[in-house]
Amino acid sequence: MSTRVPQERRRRRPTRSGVLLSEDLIVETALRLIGEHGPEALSVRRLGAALGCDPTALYRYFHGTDDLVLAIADRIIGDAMAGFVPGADWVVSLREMALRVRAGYLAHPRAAAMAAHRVTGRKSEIQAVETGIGLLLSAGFEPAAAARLYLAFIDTVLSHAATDAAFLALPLQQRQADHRAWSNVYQDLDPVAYPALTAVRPALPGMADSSFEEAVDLLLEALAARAPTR
Amino acid sequence: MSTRVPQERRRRRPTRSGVLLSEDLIVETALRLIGEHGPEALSVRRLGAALGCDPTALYRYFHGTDDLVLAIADRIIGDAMAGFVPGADWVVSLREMALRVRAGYLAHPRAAAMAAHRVTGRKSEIQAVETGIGLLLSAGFEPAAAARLYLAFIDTVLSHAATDAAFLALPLQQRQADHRAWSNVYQDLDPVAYPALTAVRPALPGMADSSFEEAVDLLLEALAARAPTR
DNA sequence: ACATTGGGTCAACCCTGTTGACGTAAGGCG
DNA sequence: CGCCTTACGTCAACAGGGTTGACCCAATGT
Repeated sequence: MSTRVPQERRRRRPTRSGVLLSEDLIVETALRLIGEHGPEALSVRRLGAALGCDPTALYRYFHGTDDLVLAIADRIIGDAMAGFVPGADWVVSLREMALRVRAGYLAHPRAAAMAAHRVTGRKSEIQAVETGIGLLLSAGFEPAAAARLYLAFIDTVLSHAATDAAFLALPLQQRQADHRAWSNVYQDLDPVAYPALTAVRPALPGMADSSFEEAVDLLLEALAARAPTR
Repeated sequence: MSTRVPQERRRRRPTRSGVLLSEDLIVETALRLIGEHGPEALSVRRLGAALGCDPTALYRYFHGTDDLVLAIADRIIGDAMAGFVPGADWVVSLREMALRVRAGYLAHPRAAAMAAHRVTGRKSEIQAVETGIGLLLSAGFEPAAAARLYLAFIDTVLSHAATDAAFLALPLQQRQADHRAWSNVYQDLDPVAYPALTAVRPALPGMADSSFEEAVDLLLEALAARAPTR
């Protein structure tokens, strides 16, 4: 059966329960499933049940689970970047890209946690890469450097966003436990054995907060310092 | 059956094939399995087969897969930071910390991918934080800044390492698909619609490689630029 | 030597992704 | 209008996964 997935579908007919399937509907239902019942709620069988169709009908739309995950990831990217237009200042524009991507991930933390590390090779991702590399080219970087630095930038943004999303995807209990670790464990340390931690102790409770913006700003500072033109 | 896991075991007896089980032996065998036959080789059943025991015997030692993974992760952290002593140059030392953490993760990608986003609050982690913040204090940063910047640094390192590990943890097929995405999809784009991508096209196949070191170097450049003292 | 019980084994359950065969109805075409 | 093709929804089946409860033997403390 080789699971060919044609792009135009003319012959679709309602499922047993009357639903008209479509790639968009499947992706949206998957996002809803994950958002409501956690990442482990996403399985071909459960998705089929939620859609009111036979699980294997999904193979007419996606080559397999992996293909579906990539579609979900691309959807998140697309939603996050919708309506974004780069401005005159490339540093400001890259910063907004970073914040948008992170916001998109945080909007679907559980889906992001499973899709964040993939290369979708789909429409929304291609558009985002085009935009980002274009910004670095406009900053005067050589093509090879622009590609390399964009990769470092976007990987950092995506990795950080994935970490934040993964944290949000944790059960409330474990999240609180992480906060408590910084508040309790790190407050009761032997000053002799841990002089540095003792010196910065008042700042430690904030360690549970995200460092996303600080990291992005540091990275953009370094990029600006390396840029041929301002 | 509640899978109680006692700490002292006095009554163990050899398995059917003559092996004496132990927590250490199980963790080591799991790491060996992953190293030899790829990340997807780790399953309770396969691990049992590799140990020459019934798969369910492992439940006498770990509450479940998750518990086993945490035990593995603990071992990885300890191994990665073993013997590390910070040197005189704080930039060089932070860089080595970053590389060590990443190397530890990459050595056991699947375990790292499953446990990367958790806060252990244990001895090794505390020691690492102490070392890192101490390095930033020695660079002349104020305590509050040192804590904040260390967090940005280590979060970036851990996130990136987790991303790289997650990629290695993918089944071979999906990894190759990611490579192909950069080699194929991004090579056949409309030059009018995607001018930036067209301009950097020769550099695109390298996009599948890790940007870890580039990102760390950029971050360290920014930190050095902000440091009160050289 | 005996009673206790830790721990290795086995069978079973329900989950998962994926496949190949099957049939029905939708759409193109005469 | 009605036939023919075939897209696509359905079904049954397979291999593999984690996990559980019952079983029972032997290692240990007395």
